[in-house]
Amino acid sequence: MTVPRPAGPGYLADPVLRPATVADAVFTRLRDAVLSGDLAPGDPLPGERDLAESFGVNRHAVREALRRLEQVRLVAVRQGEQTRTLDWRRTSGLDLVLGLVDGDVLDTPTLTRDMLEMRACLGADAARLAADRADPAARRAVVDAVRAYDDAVSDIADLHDADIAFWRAIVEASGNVAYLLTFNSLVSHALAIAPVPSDHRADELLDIASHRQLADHILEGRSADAHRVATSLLTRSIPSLDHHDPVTPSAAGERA
Amino acid sequence: MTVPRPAGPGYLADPVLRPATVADAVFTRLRDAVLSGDLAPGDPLPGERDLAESFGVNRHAVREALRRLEQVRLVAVRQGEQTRTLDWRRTSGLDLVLGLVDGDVLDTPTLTRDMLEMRACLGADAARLAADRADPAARRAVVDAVRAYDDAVSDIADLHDADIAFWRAIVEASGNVAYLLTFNSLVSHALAIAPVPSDHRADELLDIASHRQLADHILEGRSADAHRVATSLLTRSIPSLDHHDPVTPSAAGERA
DNA sequence: GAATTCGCACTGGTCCAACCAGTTGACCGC
DNA sequence: GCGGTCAACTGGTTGGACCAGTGCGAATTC
Repeated sequence: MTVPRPAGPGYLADPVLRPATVADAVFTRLRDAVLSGDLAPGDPLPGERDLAESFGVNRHAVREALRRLEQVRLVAVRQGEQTRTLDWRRTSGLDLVLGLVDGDVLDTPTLTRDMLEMRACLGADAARLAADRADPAARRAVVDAVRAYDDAVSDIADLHDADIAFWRAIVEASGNVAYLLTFNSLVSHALAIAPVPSDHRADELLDIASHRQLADHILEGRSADAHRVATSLLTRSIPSLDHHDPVTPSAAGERA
Repeated sequence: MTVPRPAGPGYLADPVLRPATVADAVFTRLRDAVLSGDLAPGDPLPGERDLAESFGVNRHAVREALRRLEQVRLVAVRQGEQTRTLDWRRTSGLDLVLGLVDGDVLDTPTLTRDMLEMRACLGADAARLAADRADPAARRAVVDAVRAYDDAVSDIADLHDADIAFWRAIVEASGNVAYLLTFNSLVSHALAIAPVPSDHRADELLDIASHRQLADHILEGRSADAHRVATSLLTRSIPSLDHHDPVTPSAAGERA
């Protein structure tokens, strides 16, 4: 009995997709078990030896998977004790969603909307900070990026890349490392959903005038204007979701 | 020759700190080598066998460390090829900073300021969203949390915990999973710096009136007011840093 | 001589089989 | 009943063997 090999983790940017390994398969299976609730927070996992046997793989493969689960804070491992499941809503970080297809195991049809909202919030603040305190070289990098934007209008894919480069320049100029790292996670996840840019997204990408305006505001230090234009650009793509209530019918009331 | 065992990863919330393992030590060493620039982006790492020998540990321990490095996107591993160093500024996520003491290897004395800025940005937006669209139960949870706040004023540690619980309720109410996950990372990192709350932080924590106001705005759906009060609360703790320029003398200009 | 092909020498991936080191709880003696 | 002891878990570590891709150089072919 061998564990089926799912598609490898898609979060590696440059290289060709790495073929899935045995440890990847175990990781995916266990991660989904935690995220789907099959393993409730606090529940102990089977021992490494048991998992290895039931998956039909070597114990080391299981251990490597558990290491990764521990790294994203889905489980807690301590020698002598049983490995326990953690509550990802209270412990995990944003990187958890990488390698997840939207609407897959995580019961969040809103996940894409959530990340777009976050992008808008951080992007606007980064633009403000960049206008406020970026050093001259960083400001020039933003202007250069918006210039490169022009050469990409012909192809939608190029435009997408240029857009990412543009915002990266802004986030870099903001001097906020936390924003930069979170931006990376957002971009990595975006790769999974990039092939389906909506009309709203096209509206944003094709508004070259606003992009140039924004770069100019940053260059000249007009932080309030930069914030305003950035917000205007970044909020267009956010789907409304029609006030779609959470999936859980009435579970929310039980946490009084 | 045995690798020295550093303090274990401090990002596990509840349990007692796990004693550092051999793989932890290797992970820390390699991570620091990447973050400090000893291993430049694109550089190949020594082979697993070489690393195992030079660290005086078994190859399996090295592999577990490499798995974790791959998980935080500091290296790229592919069978047959050499393991290569990635550019963390372009690939890593926010979880990278967990387990890092501020000013340690990451040349970012601004890291704490950055995370406080992010907290302010996300917290304010979460408050706005919560006032806009939270379901009744979630609004009540916010009010309950601010009530529990009263009982904690006597002890500064309790107050700190109550504050976290209060903001968690708001982030939960916002219905944005991305905010929730990022909040977790911020809180986890805060654990490392919690023992040194500044005067500004105390100003924020002791302003019970504003907290109660904020909860009321959310309860009544006044999103603009909620955003304003939240911003006011969350921006007090942000150190100014006296426009401290980046450490790199003039390297920023070279990326034109 | 240049292009192709083959094959060895790497790289990481997987497995087996032990044994070490903490934790727990049942058992036995006081 | 209380306390110590030991056995039976748990994960942690090791060694060694072999599988499976990659790349580069040498041998072959045109």
